[in-house]
Amino acid sequence: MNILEKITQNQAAFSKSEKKVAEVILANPQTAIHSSIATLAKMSDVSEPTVNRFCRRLDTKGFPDFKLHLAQSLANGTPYVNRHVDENDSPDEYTNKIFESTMASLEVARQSVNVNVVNRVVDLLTQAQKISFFGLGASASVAHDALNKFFRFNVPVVYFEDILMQRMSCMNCSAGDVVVLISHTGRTKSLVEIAQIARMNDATVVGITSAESPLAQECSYVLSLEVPEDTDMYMPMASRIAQLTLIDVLATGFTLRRGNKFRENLKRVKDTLRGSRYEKRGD
Amino acid sequence: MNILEKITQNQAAFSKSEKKVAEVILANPQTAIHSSIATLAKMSDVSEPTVNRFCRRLDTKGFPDFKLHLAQSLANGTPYVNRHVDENDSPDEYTNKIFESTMASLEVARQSVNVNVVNRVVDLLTQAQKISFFGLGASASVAHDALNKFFRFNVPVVYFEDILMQRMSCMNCSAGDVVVLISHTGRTKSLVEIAQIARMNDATVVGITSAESPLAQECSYVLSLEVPEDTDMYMPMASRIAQLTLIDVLATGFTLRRGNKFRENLKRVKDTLRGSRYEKRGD
DNA sequence: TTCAAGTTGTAATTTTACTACATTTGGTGT
DNA sequence: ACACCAAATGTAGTAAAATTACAACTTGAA
Repeated sequence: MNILEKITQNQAAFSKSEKKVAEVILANPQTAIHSSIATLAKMSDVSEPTVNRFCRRLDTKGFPDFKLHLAQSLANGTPYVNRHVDENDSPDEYTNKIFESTMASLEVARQSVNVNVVNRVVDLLTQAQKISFFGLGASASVAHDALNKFFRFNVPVVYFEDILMQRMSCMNCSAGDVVVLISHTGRTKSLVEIAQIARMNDATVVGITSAESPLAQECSYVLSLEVPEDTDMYMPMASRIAQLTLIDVLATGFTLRRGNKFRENLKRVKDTLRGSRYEKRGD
Repeated sequence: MNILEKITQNQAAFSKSEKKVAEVILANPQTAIHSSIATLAKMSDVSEPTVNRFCRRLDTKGFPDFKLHLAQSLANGTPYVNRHVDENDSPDEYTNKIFESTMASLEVARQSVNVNVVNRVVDLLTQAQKISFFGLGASASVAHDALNKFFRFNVPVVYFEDILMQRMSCMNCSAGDVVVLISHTGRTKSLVEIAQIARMNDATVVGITSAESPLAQECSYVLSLEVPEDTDMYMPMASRIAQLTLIDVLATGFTLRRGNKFRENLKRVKDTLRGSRYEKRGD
């Protein structure tokens, strides 16, 4: 944990002299890491052992160790924190906040991914007779994106926005078909029903959804992503991004499993797009 | 500059004993920052002054200062690097690589966003009579997502996948309409044509695309995102994510500009979804 | 071979951090 | 209000760590 934050938080628990030290350090941490314990003591107007005791209170071995921690905190430069957008934010502020909290969410999501399930699902997908991607609302565009990716793989892949089409498609499923259902909450009724229908028709159902949700319970495999969602905004933001990244992971796993020849095929698909594009100068 | 890299680069310029020190430090920098000069000297099988000289050669004031620099380098650890997926990667490896390179790309994208243009575009969007989002291929799902977001704002918003529908829709544009075109490369012919059609019909055209591309040249405003794309994979990955995040930024700017009452309205829109969902236990 | 420049080590010195103990402060109960 | 105790702080001495000065060794060119 960041030692600067730690100082700020524990500030109340410090003694009078320790508070002085904390103040001086927080006011100018850059100076602090380049000072000896004597200089810092003088700056804080306390004795050297007080500074030493201050360091130990923060669970460091002593002053040099404390400086090391401090140096690391400063280097980190507040990595990516989930800072919420505020009403009075300037465009510059909300732009940075959104990018940063998206990155922070991806970090959290990354840690929550169960790699074993990813591997198993990639297995399934490579062997599937037909792959379907369904999602509703904000997750529809994620399914749409998945279609785009897997379509390039030259495998039978299906995507519908329409609930009835989704249902009908699942009715026609058979063993060997994989249905991937995407929903952040996992509580959308119609999607849960679709999971049931697909399973009744022997399809394997993969859920990209919240763990232990009603949808998750109907799935054969669940890829759950723990994403802290900014509920102030009333719309999904980070969860979609995490879902998309997971789709990227699955797609990548798919191509890796299929091997070299398959990737050459991908390149061919991409080359066919060339006719629809303006050439880049110098190509 | 990162001192670890500096050690690696200068390695040739070091003397025999200094190389020993460099080796030991590079092999286990975590240990190094927690060792005294004596221990490190013993580990490297050299004398203490040699270690000290080594530190000075790297433009530090001495051993303690060197440790500080080292600690900072380790903390920095180049947070998220764009590491390419390798053929022999395990599921664990490629999952982490993809998440990390996505985060790295977002960081690059964040720095390349022109906030002034963002602000101007938010202006335009809030005043628009009608907003259209068009993209093709991988960018179609981004446009789809934008539809989803802006639809909640209760503004006239349009999205088509079909090229002909896109063209017809642009034919019917008039002053006050905003057309947002999404394309990573900015070289897709039909999208460039759509930009021209929209502009001919007095619409304002915003491009979320590569700077100085043919598409960018046809746009009234360009939101360019510099995203390092992994060309090995032959499919767009990070660029979509950056585009989506930018859409989030625009949507957020939109709601902020519209003020408090508007956000209450958003909440109402969200609440109407409740009927279609299973309640969360404890709600 | 010899000398000089560069490299490395030894030992002394200085700086820095830490410990043990003494003093002070502030609060509590009588 | 006073005595007493515990916590907090400082002083002075000690140990450890880093640095310096200098001596010894290596290496390569004349």
